[in-house]
Amino acid sequence: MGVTKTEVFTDKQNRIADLAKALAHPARIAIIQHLLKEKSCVCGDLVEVLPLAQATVSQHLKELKQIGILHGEINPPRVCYCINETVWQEAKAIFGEIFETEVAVNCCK
Amino acid sequence: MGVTKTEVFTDKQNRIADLAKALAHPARIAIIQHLLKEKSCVCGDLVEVLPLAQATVSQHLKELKQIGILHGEINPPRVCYCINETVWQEAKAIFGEIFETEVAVNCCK
DNA sequence: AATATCTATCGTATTATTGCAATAAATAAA
DNA sequence: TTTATTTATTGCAATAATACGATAGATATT
Repeated sequence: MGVTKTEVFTDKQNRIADLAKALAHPARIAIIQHLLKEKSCVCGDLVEVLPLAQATVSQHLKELKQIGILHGEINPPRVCYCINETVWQEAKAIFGEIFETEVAVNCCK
Repeated sequence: MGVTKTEVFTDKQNRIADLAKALAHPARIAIIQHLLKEKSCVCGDLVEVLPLAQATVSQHLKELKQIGILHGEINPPRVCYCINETVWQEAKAIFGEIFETEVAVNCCK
């Protein structure tokens, strides 16, 4: 087994989980924080900022790109990675919805 | 090597990633949604709601408990699982901080 | 005491993730 | 054309995560 049973959950539950998974690594958090705050978005800059090998950074960027949080713009010989505003707003809304839910009163209270 | 290099990132970056990891599975999203909305919080109810084996549900509950999002209250012979308001608010704040950051204007715009 | 109920844990199989060296690919510069 | 620069990909090793049957543990019930 070792594989998530995605088919038994709703599309939304799977989407939330996928977005969360994209954020579930400190390197990817660092990448996002950098792209949110700094003007520089060139891949090489990120490799310098992060204490990881170039191949590893490239892989994390690929994952963030795959989920849609980032998009890459080729600017030879460099590649510029940026936050995809559309997906970012989607993630903001989806997490916002969960966290704004008032916690139900149940048997523990 | 298959192990995250946590020591090269800040405590906060690691904490965000850990919280995100806890949300990075549709079953755990379903558990949280259930506990947020329903009054029932007994482990057995969750096992009935989720299309997963009892052992698997118990394991997901353990992870959510470990990160602090849930706490379990033994009520023999049942166990009542509830959202830990403190950690929930921490997560809300931590994700809120990221998503409220205005996206920097960079070379892609 | 024996039985039933509920939950946690163990063991195991399978797949996913992380990390990096090496290398390829693509373009700019010489 | 040759070389340098930048990024992606491949291949590999090691660890983590997912899932579930089987079983153990704890408490109620009979």
